[in-house]
Amino acid sequence: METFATATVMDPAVPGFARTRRHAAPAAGRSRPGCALARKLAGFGPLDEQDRAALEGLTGYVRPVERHTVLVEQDGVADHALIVFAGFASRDKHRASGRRQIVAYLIPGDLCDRGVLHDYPLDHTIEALTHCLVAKVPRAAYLDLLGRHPRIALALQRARLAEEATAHEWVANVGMRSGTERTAHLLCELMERLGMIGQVTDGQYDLPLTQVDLADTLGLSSVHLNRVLQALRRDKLISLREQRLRILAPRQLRALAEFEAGYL
Amino acid sequence: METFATATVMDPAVPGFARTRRHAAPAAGRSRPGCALARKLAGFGPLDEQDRAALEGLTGYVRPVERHTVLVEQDGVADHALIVFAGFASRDKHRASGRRQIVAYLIPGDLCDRGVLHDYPLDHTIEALTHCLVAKVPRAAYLDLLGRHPRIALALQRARLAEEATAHEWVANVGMRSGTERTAHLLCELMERLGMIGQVTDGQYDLPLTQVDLADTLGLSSVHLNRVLQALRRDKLISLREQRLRILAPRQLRALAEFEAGYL
DNA sequence: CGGAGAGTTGAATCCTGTCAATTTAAGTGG
DNA sequence: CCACTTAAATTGACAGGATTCAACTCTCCG
Repeated sequence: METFATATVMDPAVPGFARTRRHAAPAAGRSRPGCALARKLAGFGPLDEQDRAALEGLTGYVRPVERHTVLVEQDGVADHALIVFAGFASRDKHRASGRRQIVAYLIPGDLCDRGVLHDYPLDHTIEALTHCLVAKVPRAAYLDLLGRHPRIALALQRARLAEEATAHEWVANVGMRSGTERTAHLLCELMERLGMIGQVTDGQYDLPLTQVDLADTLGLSSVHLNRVLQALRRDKLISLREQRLRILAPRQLRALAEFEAGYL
Repeated sequence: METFATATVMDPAVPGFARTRRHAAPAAGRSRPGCALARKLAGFGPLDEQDRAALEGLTGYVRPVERHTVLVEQDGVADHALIVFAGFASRDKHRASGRRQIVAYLIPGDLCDRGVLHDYPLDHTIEALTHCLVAKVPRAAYLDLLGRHPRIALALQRARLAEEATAHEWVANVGMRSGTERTAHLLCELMERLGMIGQVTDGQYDLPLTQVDLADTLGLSSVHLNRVLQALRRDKLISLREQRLRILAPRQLRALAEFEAGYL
């Protein structure tokens, strides 16, 4: 959980990346743009300098997108791989009633290459939950990358396993935990995942999601989620203001959620 | 949805495969043991005769297991691939309180090759929900199969995509559907999946699960699930007795669940 | 100053869980 | 063949978590 003190993702110097929300979140604990993917993959398997250089080369495809942008349409077959470099995106399912369920988060370093590897249409939408920096890598370039860098390909395979495990964990989370436990579990998971890309410092991290987003993730109403968060604050387990989450009692929070990081 | 009228899986002639539950379920609509996997894979990509023969060869590894048998231990790294030939198995997560959540079903033709392909420990248990016929294929033999039969490997890849999509669908199911809708959705999904392996006839299929199993799948209490089933019966959407489910009003059931088969 | 979005609060409702008891059907052993 | 046991399904009553509807605050922004 080392911290990098270089130029941050949210740095106003990065063109086209003005803050969406009102509050000025502190810039602590973030790493430079191209870093998240490399850091994450390094956690799944060793990378050499050439691998890292290749990943760095992907930054050429990066572009900023606004919040609520639909990155991949449902039923569409994308001809490019989508890599998130900064911000939060999500895989959503929608009902006729308008109700929404977020079934996965894409945080920096996460990607979707379904359309490229297999040409299967997606059964959900991928949407930017915050202002994001995303790379759309053309099929040819992406396949070339995998072909030339087997270590990267291997690490990506393992990352995919972690994604599957996460999906299963989410089923269990909404299926057998109470609202409070569920919320605690998600916060623990995010700490773990963000930690892997160096975006956690002192048990704190930026959580740029609205309560509606969180509620749609956890299968709760936003009203109820709000009360759950208040309870967690009241019990001194977390503090959350201005998009910044601080885990005050990691041990107890994990115990409450029965969180086991093994699946990540 | 063609039907095969050959020797059935439940056939008493198959050694070690006595019925677990009390009721003698009708034998209609089932196919012969080795067939499910081939049928399923054929749905994901073309197979030739040699491929089918190779799959048929796996039946040598098949053995019967009793209900409640733990097929793969949590945290264990299996040195074999697990293929279900008959019966229902499940991936379960357990809490300290004893509460259980089923995060996936393994029906005939489904398999788990995690331990073989990557040697990652499992974050859940695989358990036989009914008496089953399963094959434990040694790593070497399994890898050899994949190596010699690229069509099979490809079809398995696509089957894996469907599994991922199913996991996401389950998150959405427990997250944003009511108990009744959830249950309807699961029944629709099972009809679809069992249909792909020829185990649905006239909108009927065997559902050898207890209400506790179903409840643990859907994140409901068994008491409530029981009432949900009664409501579905009362509304003439389904009939369910003696392990046999009949979908009386497919259209309405699908509408109720907002079921879209696309993800499978 | 007004509007929009996010967060917060209150009250009433109801879906769902828990506890407990009962019924039903199967399997067992005398 | 019949008590006895056990697992599964069913029912009733009650409590409680979660949703819904609404109003209200707060901040940022045009």
